[in-house]
Amino acid sequence: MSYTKTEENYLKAIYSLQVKIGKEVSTNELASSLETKASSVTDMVKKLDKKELITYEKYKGVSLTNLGKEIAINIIRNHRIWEVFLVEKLGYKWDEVHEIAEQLEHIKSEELVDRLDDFLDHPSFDPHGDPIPDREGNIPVRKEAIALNELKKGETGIVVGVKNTDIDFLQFLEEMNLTLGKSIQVEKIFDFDKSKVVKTGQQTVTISKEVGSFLIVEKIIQTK
Amino acid sequence: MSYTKTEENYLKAIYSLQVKIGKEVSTNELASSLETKASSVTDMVKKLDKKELITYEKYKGVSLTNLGKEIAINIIRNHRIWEVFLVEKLGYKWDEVHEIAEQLEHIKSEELVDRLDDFLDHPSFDPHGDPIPDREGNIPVRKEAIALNELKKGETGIVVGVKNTDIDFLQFLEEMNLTLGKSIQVEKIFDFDKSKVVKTGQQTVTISKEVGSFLIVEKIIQTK
DNA sequence: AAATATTTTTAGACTTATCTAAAAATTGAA
DNA sequence: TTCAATTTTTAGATAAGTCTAAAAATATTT
Repeated sequence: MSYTKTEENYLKAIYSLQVKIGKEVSTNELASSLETKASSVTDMVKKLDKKELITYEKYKGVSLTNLGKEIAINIIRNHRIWEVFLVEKLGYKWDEVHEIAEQLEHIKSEELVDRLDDFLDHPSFDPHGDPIPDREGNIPVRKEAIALNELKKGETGIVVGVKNTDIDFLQFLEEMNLTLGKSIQVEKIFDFDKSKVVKTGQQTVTISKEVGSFLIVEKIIQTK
Repeated sequence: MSYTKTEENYLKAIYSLQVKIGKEVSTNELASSLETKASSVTDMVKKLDKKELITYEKYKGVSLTNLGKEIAINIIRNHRIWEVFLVEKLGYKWDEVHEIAEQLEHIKSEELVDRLDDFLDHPSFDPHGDPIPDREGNIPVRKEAIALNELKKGETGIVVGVKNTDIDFLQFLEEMNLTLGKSIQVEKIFDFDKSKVVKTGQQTVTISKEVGSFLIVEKIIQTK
């Protein structure tokens, strides 16, 4: 099933307001968020309710169904991945990309955004620092910075610093593509020497326990 | 001024048919090309005529005004540049990209496509081999293959082959980014030894007369 | 050149998303 | 708890783009 741009924008707005205020979203709140009139909102929420994307009761506001939430999060995912592309690949400033991403987020193709996500090495946060949901709708949360060594198998962290500034070490990291902001996933830990196989983007590299102790990462937790 | 997706698709269809059949485009031809009904076409062409994007006379078909042609060519430019992106950067096959490019071509932002064009090193042809108009609407035409040396200052060629297959030479080309399909612009020719300063994408390199004689290019001519 | 076939246009209707203005329901204050 | 203020809904209209069915114009055939 596919939805109109307008429907998607309503779902996105309802999602954001719902997260912000934590209860049913009123007609007026939606109207002002979408810069439209309350009467237009009433019409549209009836339609979305009929499609089971939201639950709507007269005079009681709306909230998203599971399906509606899934769609809203997917649009937000599209938006933020496009923003990363615009900034990282096309050289836009982070404050110039919102408008264009508002358009690109509605392009109909799951595969396109997945490929773009690959191309961008699976970023966890957009250029504004907002979390990028994964394909399943899990939303990453930044945690306190820890050494890479503290990550367990399967966990993901984002490089936020180093504990060793030797030029050789920094050049090594550059070489391995383990630079600031990069997302690293631990694929395997060897028991005998605690060295690790980690993945950044397409690359898979093995790093020693020593390197792992010098790399500071923010552990990413995916939450529903 | 900005146009709706539908208006843009009409202009694009009229342009293609006009190029193909060389005279006024009839209502039925347009209807079948756009997979819609003749009555819908009549309505829309009246509207486009009123906006001075086409000239329309009852029962006589339509043709594009200069403005309409400009817009049509611009949409085609967008489409083909996005196709290059999808194939070269996201790894799509050339026969998988049309649908998505049909959506992306309508994104409203001149700057976006210009930046994308930079990012892709100003391709002259899309993955199907169709020419990509430049920002002014000039359309490149492939000419017979010649040696790079035969290009004059300011002219552009696309690398289609080499006359020397020494591994050293090929590695040199790889290094200089002068690989198959790359577009090369001659910036300067030194009289005394006929060496050339050429540009590929962001890079500017100097190559000797000898290298220039081994590189086979198709000269690109921009035509209105 | 008249009759027939084809193409094109018109008329009227439908859908989506919007609006204004008025009516109805809810909320909050005295 | 009743009356006023606010919010929400309804009713009816508008614009873009589409459709069907019928009328009008053009093209083709004999």
